[in-house]
Amino acid sequence: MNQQGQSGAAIEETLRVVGDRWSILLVRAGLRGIRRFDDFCDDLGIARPVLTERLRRLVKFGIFERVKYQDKPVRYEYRLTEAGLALSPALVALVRWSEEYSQEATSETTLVHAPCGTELEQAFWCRSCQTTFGPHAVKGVGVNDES
Amino acid sequence: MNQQGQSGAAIEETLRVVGDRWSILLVRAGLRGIRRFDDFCDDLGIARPVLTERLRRLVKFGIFERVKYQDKPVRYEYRLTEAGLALSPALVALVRWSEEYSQEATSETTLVHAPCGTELEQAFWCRSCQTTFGPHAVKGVGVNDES
DNA sequence: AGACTGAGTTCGAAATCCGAACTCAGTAGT
DNA sequence: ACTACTGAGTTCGGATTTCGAACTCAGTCT
Repeated sequence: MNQQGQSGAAIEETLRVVGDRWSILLVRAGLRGIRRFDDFCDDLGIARPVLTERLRRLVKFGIFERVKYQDKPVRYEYRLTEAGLALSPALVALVRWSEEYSQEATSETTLVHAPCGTELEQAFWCRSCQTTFGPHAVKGVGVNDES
Repeated sequence: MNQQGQSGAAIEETLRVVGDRWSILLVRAGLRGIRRFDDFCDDLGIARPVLTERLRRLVKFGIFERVKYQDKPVRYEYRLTEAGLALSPALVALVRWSEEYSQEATSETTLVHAPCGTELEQAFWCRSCQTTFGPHAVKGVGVNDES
């Protein structure tokens, strides 16, 4: 259907899992400590059938796990796996972007370095050069073939 | 419809713009240098009416701009704005995640520090502490209220 | 017995998505 | 002057997703 050179296939599949209006919000809710079906429902205002389907898919792809947390009325909750947690850089990047560019942004600094409270910046890190750098020095997404 | 404490509103609106199967892919294509309607179409395999609608929306939210690039048959192309470019950290984070956790990942290192070719890492940077740190030291998304 | 809780299902209506074919202005070839 | 082609869209009907509201089902509480 399409063909792209480099980092093509992987991100496409990822976006098929996570690239919809709810999945990222679910991960965010998970990071905020939400675990129960009804709580996701209330917090996000997502329709129940959609939530069912979405959670099932996220479990299938290893982002959440469905854990039994009580027996007598058997009840399950959803917890982020390590893979799910690993989505937080992407999430943070989105939150940062929202704060900076989204209209009707609250324009409050909401993401900070916990120990000192300073507004955080996001950067790439090169272990061998021991430097941080911005998106323009990244090769592989094709960021830099400007005319 | 729903209420969340801190950085709630902004990211929600952002995901309403960018959180669908195509928008992020369009930004990625934009970063790879693609600008013309038909090229987006061919590259992503997106249906034309959807592409029309999506580009219109991304223009409206300031991620792409529609630029006339020739007169006689008047033709327009779509270029990423600065705000659009600023999405690349999120995109890179997603690509990185794909590489690490997605099944059927190509498992090739596709994102590197351009000058030296080393695989990049992503980190947060605190200007006042002059240190890099990981997602666990971020406060504000609520990353750390584990039990 | 009756009400409540939590995790879902079932339903029909509404919105989106899709591919394929069409439009429209201008250009290029014969 | 006729035909074919290009690029950026529109129009079409049908398939898929999404929605809110109401229902289920097991077990508990009063």
